Amino acid sequence: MATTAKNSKRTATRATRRQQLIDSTVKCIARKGLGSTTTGDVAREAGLSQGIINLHFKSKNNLLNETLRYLADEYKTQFTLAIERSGPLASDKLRALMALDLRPSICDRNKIAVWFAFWGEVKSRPRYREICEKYDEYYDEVTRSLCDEIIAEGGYPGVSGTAVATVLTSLTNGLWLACLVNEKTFDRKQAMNCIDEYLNCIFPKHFPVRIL
Amino acid sequence: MATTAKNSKRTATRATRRQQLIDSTVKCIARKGLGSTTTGDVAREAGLSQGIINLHFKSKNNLLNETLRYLADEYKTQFTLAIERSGPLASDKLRALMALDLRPSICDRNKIAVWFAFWGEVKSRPRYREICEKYDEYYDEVTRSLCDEIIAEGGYPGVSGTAVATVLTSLTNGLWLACLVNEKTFDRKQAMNCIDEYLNCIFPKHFPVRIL
DNA sequence: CCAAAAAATGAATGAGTATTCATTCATATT
DNA sequence: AATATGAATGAATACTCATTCATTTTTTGG
Repeated sequence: MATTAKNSKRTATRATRRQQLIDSTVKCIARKGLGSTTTGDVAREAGLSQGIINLHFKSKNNLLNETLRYLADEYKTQFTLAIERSGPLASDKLRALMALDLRPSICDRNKIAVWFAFWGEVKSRPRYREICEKYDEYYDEVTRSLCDEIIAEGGYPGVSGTAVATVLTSLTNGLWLACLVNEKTFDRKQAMNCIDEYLNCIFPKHFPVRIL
Repeated sequence: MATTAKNSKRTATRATRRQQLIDSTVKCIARKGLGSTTTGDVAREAGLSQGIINLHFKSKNNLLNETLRYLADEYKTQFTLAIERSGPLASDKLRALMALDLRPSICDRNKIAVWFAFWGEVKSRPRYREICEKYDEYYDEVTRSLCDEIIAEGGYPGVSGTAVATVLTSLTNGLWLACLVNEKTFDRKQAMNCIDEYLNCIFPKHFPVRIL
């Protein structure tokens, strides 16, 4: 009864417990930062005991790796879904991907803080890079081929799909940073405007000015 | 005699010693990450003893704050210099600022790693934000007014200087992240191409296609 | 050259933290 | 009801690290 509503059990399946601990880790990193998150914090956040992290993850390091992997997987699910649910045109899909990154559930200051916490350690912990590598390559490939498709439809001489894809990815990451840092003066709506202005500028035929 | 150059003395002025320790801190963060940098590491890097950090900075926290402040100051110096040395036109100045961010001495993986290390902790340590706030406001203001000036020179109906400035700032930060993360496949030259493509797209009259 | 001040040292301290493991306890099985 | 299983506990352990401070080294000013 003392535990969560859904299960009255005090023992959960291994998968459930692991997920619960990963969720707690994300919360702790968002609140306290990666550097100040201790295994004790995570266990307390989950309402469990000291040793639970090592029981389920062997080490704190491993917990952090698995947490990053989970975040990457979670994002990929949304990414795939966004494309599936979008219109059939390449421009529909590209716009859907951009809107995805600025959706409240993803462009959320807590979640962004966690991503940047990992990125902030990526040089000294190459494992973090390895975990995200395959995902990033996939996103780049999808974005690039959508841009190439739009360019192939004509009207954009001299525009490189690769360069546009790089700009879109980097711009999105930079706008996330702006949302993270400039909490009071910048938000995801302004960020979406920036993206739309860029799309209109680079692919005017596919992204005409939006009347407000 | 006491304050000159390399000095034969084994004790340095307070300012010299502080700077030496800040330099060591930057190196350690670049190599080991913010989370794994200890006061002992910094002292060893500087070739000095254990207690030296507390002697000169009172606390590790204070050392980190001062290190961030130094980085921010150092960047501002370059920023001001880049504008001074550029051509007289607003477009010259804007291009100079963009080139500044992708200059080898600034778009250096070690230095970028340090910036992202601090940004990765910014939500849980608001002091980091406070230290950079005034600088960032100044850069935004300068960039925005340069864009406004270019727009005022005519030919860009419906373009917002504020939005372009935000895109440029965010794009630069995102490109830094790309340089940090994708060490093998991305570099500052590709980043500069992205910036130039964007400038050409948004302000074609001021930034015509560059023949290579 | 000497005494006082300042700078630097580095061993000692103690707070904090990841990890271990003997034990408890809920549940499933017989 | 008795037994087995393995999830969970939490006190104990081993270790790291920021900070302190008594002592040594160096500089300064008379």
